[in-house]
This record gives sequence, structure tokens and C-alpha cells, in this order.
Amino acid sequence: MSGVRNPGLLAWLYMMRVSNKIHRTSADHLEKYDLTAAQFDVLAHLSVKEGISQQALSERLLVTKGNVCGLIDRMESRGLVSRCSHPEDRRLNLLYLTEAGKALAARAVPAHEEFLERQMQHLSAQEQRNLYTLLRDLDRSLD
Amino acid sequence: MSGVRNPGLLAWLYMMRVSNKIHRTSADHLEKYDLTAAQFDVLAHLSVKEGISQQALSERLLVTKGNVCGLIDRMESRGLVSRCSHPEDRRLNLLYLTEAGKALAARAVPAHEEFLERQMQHLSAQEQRNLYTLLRDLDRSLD
DNA sequence: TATTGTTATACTCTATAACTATA
DNA sequence: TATAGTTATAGAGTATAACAATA
Repeated sequence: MSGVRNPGLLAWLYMMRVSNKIHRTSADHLEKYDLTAAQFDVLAHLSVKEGISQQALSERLLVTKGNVCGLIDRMESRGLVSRCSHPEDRRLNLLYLTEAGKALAARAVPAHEEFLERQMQHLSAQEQRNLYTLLRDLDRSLD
Repeated sequence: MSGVRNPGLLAWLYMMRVSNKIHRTSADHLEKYDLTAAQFDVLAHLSVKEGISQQALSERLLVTKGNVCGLIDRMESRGLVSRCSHPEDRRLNLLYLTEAGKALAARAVPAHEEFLERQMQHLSAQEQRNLYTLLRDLDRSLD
């Protein structure tokens, strides 16, 4: 009576299905702002905390510094992000949003966060909290 | 006292973190079998149900038929999968595992499923069941 | 006409590894 | 020596759209 035998595997399979589905609809939604999911993540991170290094950003985004370099290249060439040498350690590039980047973030970040919350609102508020708690605990244990 | 205000958004962010982390370790694990995650999914699907069309597989994997075509090209050239024309509707390619494909599936699928279950076993059995139920319900509501 | 699969194109993301500049 | 960033390379996945064969 305790349910299925391999709930972990099933949880993983459904996690893949849900994240794939939301990824696709997210990509459609972000097209309005001419952003990819990875670029949105950069914008969302920098709008919370500017002035971090590329290395620090790569650790937050869980990708390599080489990828961040290319990502920032594309966003810098579009005038959304700027690199500034750290005054005391010139190996570091500190990342800032330009005015255009801030303006885009002000439009795109709240709108896309609302979009994401709408996807999750098929679950009740209590279910969303339970899901959040389970995934947060799982995330912490995966380090 | 009901907890955070935007549990849906937080649940989504942690779902991304967890699935990214497990994806990366999965990719490492699948290297033993010289498989990518997408190729593993094909193998796992066909080892449960052979003889489906490329179109049907693309719907199960949630990708376009063009992608399935390239994916099957690579797996066919490695001798893992074969295409057979449907006898009554020659537009359809029915997909089958070759003997080599079956042998690889017999090794890789159980091993990788165990690997995935180990990742989830940081949660208790009851938590895994809760997580599975929440994600299954969310998946169904996203159609 | 509609459907299945193929092909061509293009872009993003990803990893790896060698390289430069700086500390 | 060690660290941050850059560059080059390679590969996978994705989408789109035009095309051929078949129904």
C-alpha cells in the first residue's frame, strides 16, 4: 500500500517531462524579448546582483567560464551587458547591465517570472510549497 | 506563516538546478556506454516498445521529427537501431533495436536507471513518492 | 490534399583544452 | 605558480522550412 516501487526513477522521468515542456513554452515566451533561456538567466542574475565576475557567474549558472564568455560576448554586442575591469585585480571582468539591459530586465524579468508562476499554478499553493521544499532539499544534497 | 510568497517560481528554479546537476552527472555516467542522454532515451523507449514510427517517437520524446531523423541516423550508423518500412503504409519507418542495440539496452538501461534512482535517494522513499505525485500531476496539467 | 520522413540551414548551448594576461 | 578570461574546436540538440514519396 505504499505506492509504486521505484518512485525516484518515476519522479526523475516526470521532472524531465515537466522541465522540457516548460522550457519550450518559456522559449516561446522569451522570444518576445529576443532572449534565450540562458540569456534570461544572465539578465535575472545581474538584475539582482551586478558587479560579479564571469567566473562567479559561471558558478551560479552551473556552466563553464568558456560558455559564459561566449554568452556575455553575444549580450555585450547587443548592448545589454558591459564588462569593466576590476580596479584592483585586472584579471577580473565585473559585469554590469547597461541602461538598455536594465530596461529590458525591468520588462522581461517580472513578466517571465509571472509566466513561470502561471505554469506552476496548476498545483495548489500548498502543493507548490511542498514541491519547492522537496526540490530545494534534493538540490542541497546533490553537492 | 504559510511560508514563502512565490513557491511556484522557487520550485521552478530548484527544478532547473536539480535537473541540470543530474543531467551533467548522467552524461558522465552514460559515457561508459558511449551514449548521449537523447540516445539513451531512444534506447529506453524502444526497449519498452519497438515498432513505433519516427513520428510517434518524436511525440514521446517531445522533439520534432527532423531531430528524430538525425538521432536515428546516428544510432543506425552505429548499428543500434534499424528502420523497417511499414508493410501497409510505406510512408512510415518502424523502428527496431538490432541485436547490438538490445544488448546495449540490456546493459545500459538498468544500470542507468539505478544510477538515477541513487541520485534521488537523497530523499526518503515517502518524499520520492510525494515528488513523483506532484510532478506527474503537474505534467498532466501542462497538456 | 494531408502525412511521413528527409534534407539543408542556422543558431545556441555545452565541454575541453590551450592560450594570454595578471596576480 | 595560480587564477580569470579568451579563443578554437567539436559536437549535440533544437527549430524552421522546403522537399519527395506515399496515402
